[in-house]
Amino acid sequence: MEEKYPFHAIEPKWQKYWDDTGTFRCDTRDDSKPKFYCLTMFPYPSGHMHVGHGRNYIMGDVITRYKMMTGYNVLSPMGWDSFGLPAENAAKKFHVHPHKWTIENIAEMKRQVRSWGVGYDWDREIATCHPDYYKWTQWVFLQAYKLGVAYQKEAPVNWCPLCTNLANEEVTADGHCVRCGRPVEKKNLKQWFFRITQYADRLLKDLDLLEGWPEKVRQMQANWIGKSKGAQVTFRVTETGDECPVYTTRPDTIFGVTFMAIAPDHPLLKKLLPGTPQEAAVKEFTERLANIPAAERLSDALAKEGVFTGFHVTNPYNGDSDIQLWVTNYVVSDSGTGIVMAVPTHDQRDWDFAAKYGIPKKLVIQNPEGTLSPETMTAAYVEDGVLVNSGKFDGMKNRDAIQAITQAGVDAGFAEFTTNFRIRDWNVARQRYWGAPIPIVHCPHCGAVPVPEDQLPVRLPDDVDFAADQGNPLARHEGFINTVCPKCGAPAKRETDTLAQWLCSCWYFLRYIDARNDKAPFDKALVDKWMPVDQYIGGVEHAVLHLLYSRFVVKILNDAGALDCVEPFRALFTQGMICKRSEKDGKLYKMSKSVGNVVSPDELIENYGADTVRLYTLFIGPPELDAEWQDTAIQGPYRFLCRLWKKAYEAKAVVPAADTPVDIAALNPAERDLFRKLHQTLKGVTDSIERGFRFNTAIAQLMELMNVLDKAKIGPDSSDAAKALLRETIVTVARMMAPITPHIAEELWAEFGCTPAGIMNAGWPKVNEEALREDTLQIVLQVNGKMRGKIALPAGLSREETEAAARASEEVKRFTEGLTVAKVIVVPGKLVNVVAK
RNA sequence: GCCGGAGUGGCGGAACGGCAGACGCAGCGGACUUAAAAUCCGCAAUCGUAAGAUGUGAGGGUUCGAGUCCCUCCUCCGGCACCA
Repeated sequence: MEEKYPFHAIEPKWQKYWDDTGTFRCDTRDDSKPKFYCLTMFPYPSGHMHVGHGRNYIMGDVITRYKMMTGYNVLSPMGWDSFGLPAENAAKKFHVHPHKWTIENIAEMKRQVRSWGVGYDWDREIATCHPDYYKWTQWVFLQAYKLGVAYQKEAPVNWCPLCTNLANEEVTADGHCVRCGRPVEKKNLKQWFFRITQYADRLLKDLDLLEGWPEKVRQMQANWIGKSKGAQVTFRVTETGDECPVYTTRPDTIFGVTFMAIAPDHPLLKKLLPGTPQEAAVKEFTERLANIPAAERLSDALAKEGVFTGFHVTNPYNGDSDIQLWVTNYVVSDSGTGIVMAVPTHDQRDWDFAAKYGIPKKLVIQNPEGTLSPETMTAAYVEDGVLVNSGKFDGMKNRDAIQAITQAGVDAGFAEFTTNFRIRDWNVARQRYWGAPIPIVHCPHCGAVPVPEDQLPVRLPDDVDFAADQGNPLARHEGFINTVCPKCGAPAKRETDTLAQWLCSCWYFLRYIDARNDKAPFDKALVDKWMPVDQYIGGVEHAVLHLLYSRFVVKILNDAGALDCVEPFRALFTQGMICKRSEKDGKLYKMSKSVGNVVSPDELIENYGADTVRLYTLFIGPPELDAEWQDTAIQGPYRFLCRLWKKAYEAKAVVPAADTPVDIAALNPAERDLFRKLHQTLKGVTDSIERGFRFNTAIAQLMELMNVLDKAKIGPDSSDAAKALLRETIVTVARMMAPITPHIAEELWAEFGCTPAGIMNAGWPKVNEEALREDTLQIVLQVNGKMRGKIALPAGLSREETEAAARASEEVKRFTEGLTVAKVIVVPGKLVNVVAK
């Protein structure tokens, strides 16, 4: 054994050992151990990894190794989300084929992820851009098509000048592209959609099944789905009798409607307005609105504006035929019915609008004091109260009236109970080359015809022309486009849109289970056995993209009968991002190339070793929170490993060659403390990992143990019991650290001649209860709740004995002098609090 | 506005209602060294010479005892939103 910590020599050695012995190769058909599917979100192969990516894979590796040591058959696979825009942009910019660019990036990133010592079953490696994989992505599309979930429609889509059309989930709240940050416009296009709206209720309800998910992510998905319950009430245009349906969550205020607000692009306007005196004014207003960029239109600052249509509507509840119909800028057409009933007295937006344009106000909910009147009010009253001016509902509590008023409308035939969702159907098509072709043929006779499953994959041609800077290269590839209709055999054209990369990454966890199956996407029995994923690890930025889409696709496949599970991920851990201060402005930013604050693992691994990088990454802070990478702070973990190595080196010369039971009676007090601390640490480390993957505190405890080991000063002159203890300490520390710093752990395990070979086969150590026993306890003394000192007492004293000893102590005497003791609280073995006045 | 999370030393952060600041970084002192680095030993919340007092965003409350539980509020982060 070398004297200095030889990370350069040992790390490649053990990495090779894990490969050679198949440590991470998973036999999915082995039923002798319980299964554990540990999955980290697979990366997009953008080129190089930084230490922020590493946090994800390192945490997954610790969990994988810990679960292996605690007796599970662990599946830990890895792959590449390798379709997508950056490869296509690289092709245009550097004149390199996206396939070549992608494959080279994968090779580089694979090298990096292996250099961290992260263990995967590489036999299951997948890349979504390989025909062997995307063949089955196309199959997934066809299942959706068969169920009627995939459909085409002409619709306004979110259009990014660089990334083409986007799903709603890819547009930020302020109207920018999540990928490239450009402003998003609306464009009318015929597109392939997935009917996620049909699954909205199930996706919402099943969030309750996901107990192992962070509350935050469940909330985000619930927000995104955006279910609201209310009523749809049909008003009628007074002048023409046209239906004018509104959706409202507040039917209790319906007698207070004084105007109606309609979205500028609502179809009803096209019917009503032509030829009326108001036509020009409305048109001018609508055009002006259309020219405001989305980002600005959505900002809070935008003032409420509108223009009167000249028409009125009639309230079916009270026959009020004088309700003005206004086109406004604060109603959107794709939510509800695109028409909103406005009640100025009980909605602040309606209040503002009515005030601006002098529209009447009518009070329908009175406050408990009975003091409200439209003449004296200065803002909308949005609290609860009792109905007034509401016909037969007067006097009813407004909460109760919601149900009663809707029911009355239902009975009369002009209202219905409805549920509204915010979520919109998912646009899965992209006008790009580097994706899985949508397996559809457009036939002049038969329309859109799905490619039969036995003709998959629809291959992406290699010989495409990226030179022109316009449009999808596939759409210009005659050899690809021209085909025959699978149904009637007539000449036909292939669909030239490709599938969004999100769809490729929605089912990859199923493919890993049976990655080399060339007959089917996966074997159903195997997937039923291995799903759901037991632990999924990744970034929270996928909360409403990948994580929602994956849940959706699993439900589709469940409906198609392809698998039994209804939810893909039993437990989800969203790790925090690694940030670094920018040298330019001193602010913290997520690591990224554009900010220029990335830290490459390569140099660090060269200088300190992979184990140190792993240790620092895990020690940096609570794993679920963002953390700041500080270049100097890596010293601590490095010093710790050097110290551990040195201790082991010194120990090797004195300890017995094999494990020997520790004779506890023969230990001196410092050694006894070490023995206790060792097993306390084992208990604590296990607990830290089990309860929320708190690796930072697990490592802190190991560092404490090392400090106590120093104090015990066990050397050549120590007793045999102490030497046995020293051996047990080093070997147990190696086992506890095996998931965290696997290379040094393996090396120490081997150096100390431990069996079985390979520390991953060693099992997780067991706590020795006898070692934990304490003979003397430090009892905290409090007077009136304030800490005043401590006394050492033998363990096992009764409540009375403890109290007597405490009251006899100097500290208690001193601080109770001149006071009468009113009460004494005794927490046996811990604390005595004397209450005195 | 609604929902979720978080506020603790110079910094990252510990603390299942019971010793606030574990562990680490940076810092200070000492040993070793011609010297430096590395290493080892020690000191470190604030005020105070000390006894002690004050301290976990602010203010109340519950409790023998509150960073932790309850109420009100402030700030920051994340999600949703002129959503009817």
